[in-house]
Amino acid sequence: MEKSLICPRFEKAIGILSQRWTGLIIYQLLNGPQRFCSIESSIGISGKVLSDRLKDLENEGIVKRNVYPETPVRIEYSLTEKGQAMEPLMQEIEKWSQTWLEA
Amino acid sequence: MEKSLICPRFEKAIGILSQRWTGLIIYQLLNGPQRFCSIESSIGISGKVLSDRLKDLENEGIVKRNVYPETPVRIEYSLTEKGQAMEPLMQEIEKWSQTWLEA
DNA sequence: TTATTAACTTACTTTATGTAAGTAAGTATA
DNA sequence: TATACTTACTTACATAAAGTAAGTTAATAA
Repeated sequence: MEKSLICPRFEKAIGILSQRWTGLIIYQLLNGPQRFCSIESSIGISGKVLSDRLKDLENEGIVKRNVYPETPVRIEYSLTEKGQAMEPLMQEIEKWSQTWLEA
Repeated sequence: MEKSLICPRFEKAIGILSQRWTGLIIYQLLNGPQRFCSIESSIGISGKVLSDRLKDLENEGIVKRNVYPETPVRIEYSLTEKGQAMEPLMQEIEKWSQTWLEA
């Protein structure tokens, strides 16, 4: 039968969002730059997977890793412009969830 | 450290969307009701996982299963109102992907 | 020299997904 | 009557992804 009439860019975007945790990580970073352990505890992800996801998101150009050589070293993750541009999308998810899901 | 200041409804919505394939299934059904094998071939999902996802989405009230007792029996899956309500959200994903991803 | 701290890694277990073959129900055909 | 046909699933088994907990690294402070 016919295969993928779906726009490959849309498919890619969905692929990013449908990976476990990426949505929550991006949502969390919309509040501003955050450190590894802060993201870890706020969304309940394991360190191993967070490490993987941050690398993926950095490769996608969605997240940026900033190193501050203090003592101890401080590393902050923040959204790039590309990542910030997901805000309206997140707002739509929020809107849908407010309307259609129960508390 | 502090845990989940995130709205549970938002978290649930993200949970649905971040399950592999659900986004594409919903997106596909925005084109109108479709049969099992049609969804299967259009997005390239395995029958087993499609079967699981459709059950989940039915339980969530996002997808409806309609049986037409013809020969052979025809079964169509369509979006409920709750499912249709995801259209703006999908449009935002599309918009983001058009702006920020390369072809 | 030892301790401290955050940011990871690694080894291992559990869960999710993929593959391919098989089953069920309801006809139609030989 | 028996066999085949079609779609919509299931099942058994293999591979990949995610979770857990302990360990490593790097920079400096005590």
